[in-house]
Amino acid sequence: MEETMTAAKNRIKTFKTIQSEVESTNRVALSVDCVIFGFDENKLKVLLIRSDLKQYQGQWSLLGDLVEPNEGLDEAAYRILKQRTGLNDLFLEQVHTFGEVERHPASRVVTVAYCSLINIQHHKLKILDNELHWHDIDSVSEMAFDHKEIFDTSYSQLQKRVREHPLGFSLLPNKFSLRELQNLYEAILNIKLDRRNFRKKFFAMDFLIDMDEVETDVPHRPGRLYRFDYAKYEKSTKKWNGIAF
Amino acid sequence: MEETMTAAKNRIKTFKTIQSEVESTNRVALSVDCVIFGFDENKLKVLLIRSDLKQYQGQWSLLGDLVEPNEGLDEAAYRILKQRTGLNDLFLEQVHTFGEVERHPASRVVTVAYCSLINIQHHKLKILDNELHWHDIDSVSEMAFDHKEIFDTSYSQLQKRVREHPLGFSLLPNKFSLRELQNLYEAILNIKLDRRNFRKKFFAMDFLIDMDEVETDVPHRPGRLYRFDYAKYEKSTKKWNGIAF
DNA sequence: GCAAAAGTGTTGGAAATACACCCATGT
DNA sequence: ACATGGGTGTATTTCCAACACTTTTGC
Repeated sequence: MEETMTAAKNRIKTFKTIQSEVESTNRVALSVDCVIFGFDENKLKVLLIRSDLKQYQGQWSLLGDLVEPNEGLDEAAYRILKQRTGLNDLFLEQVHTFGEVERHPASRVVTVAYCSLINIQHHKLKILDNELHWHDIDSVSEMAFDHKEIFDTSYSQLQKRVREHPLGFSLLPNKFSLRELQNLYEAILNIKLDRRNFRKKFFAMDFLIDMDEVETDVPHRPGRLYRFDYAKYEKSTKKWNGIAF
Repeated sequence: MEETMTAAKNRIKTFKTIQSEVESTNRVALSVDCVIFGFDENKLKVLLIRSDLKQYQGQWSLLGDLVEPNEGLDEAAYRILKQRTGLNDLFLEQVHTFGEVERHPASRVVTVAYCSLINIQHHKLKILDNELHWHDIDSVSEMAFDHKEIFDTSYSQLQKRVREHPLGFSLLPNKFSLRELQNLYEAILNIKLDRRNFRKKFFAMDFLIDMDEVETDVPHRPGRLYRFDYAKYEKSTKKWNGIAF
């Protein structure tokens, strides 16, 4: 009993103790890497940049940067996106943190991956040289660092989340046809869907607002245009309580 | 064009550049916090310890520690769990990383949350003084640091994951009755389930192996005992391709 | 015999699937 | 006129939700 109390006492730490622990050797560099998905020409794309590290010269990498000392993680992710794409009104979500000791060749760098979806047409890139490029999802192979693993994890998570939340609409124009919507889902999930059942499902959800407009410049019968009713979606509170694996 | 190439050239960095960037000011302390869930007396529990920081004396906190310089994140999480509970044959998964600038009062500390499920009966704790304690899930309120937020996030994720993956079985004895299984799901999801439909669902999944044994020491008709067929589950490849939100 | 939980089936509604034809438009 | 995708309906099946009684065991 006495020993227990002594042990307990010894475990109590003051600021000073923590600070000295923290300021000793236990510090790592922290970065954020953004996996930015876009959609164009009926294909899902990811935005990559040429690696800025000599060792990986010529290879593609994610958009990343070190986190500033007085900057939160989300904040850092938004800053990096803004710096690279010029935009900040977008969906951004933490995916996973990668912290293998040897993942960065120059130093211990732990990185927090964030995932973002942007509409390529709305969000024209500020930098358009060959340093920054939209890649087809299925053409992504070798990448710098462990960025391929980060990309794979992010893509899997995107596929999972897009089935459960209305994320996809941020990749489309404000007004879109059901064909575009279906193409998007087919591209992200990499599956074929029955057109009639797809329509039925989305109409049944009742979150599509008919814009009473039709497509233009299509070489066939134009489809009606819709927008997603985010307000109505936010108010809806249906959650699934099933168990299935 | 010439400017573009110059810009590109300037962006290429050697190890040395990176190292100097990293070794300057851009370093943070990194910790891992473990949210350890257990199940006992038909209640879901979480393992907490008294805060070791003077400012939070008396408050409960998660099991955490700084990540060592030559230690991966997963590795650190397993080490901490082993140190605190004496065990290592358990399920452990990264949940989320919390990096608000002011989340730790003494210094900038970014923490990676991990979530774990253990069978309280199988995994007796090594330390049993009042520093370490199993709390009922619904009695968790104020906690040190931002640990309440970390706990909430982990608990939500647990609820989500337990519906999609057979995690719950690690909280039960190897042989369990369907009543125990249902109690577990009801405790984790905090809902009531229809007993007959619950049985139907699990028998239909066909992952339960009938042990041809029955409960003992129950003051009523004993139920049959089952174990989960992990091998069969691993081989099964049904995945849901629905879209619903 | 009584308390307590085990064990068991049916039915109706909702949602998912599979499937085929006519329509509107641009060329 | 024809090529292209737009737009629609139905039958079938599968899954889920609701619901009540009999059986077994310990006490």
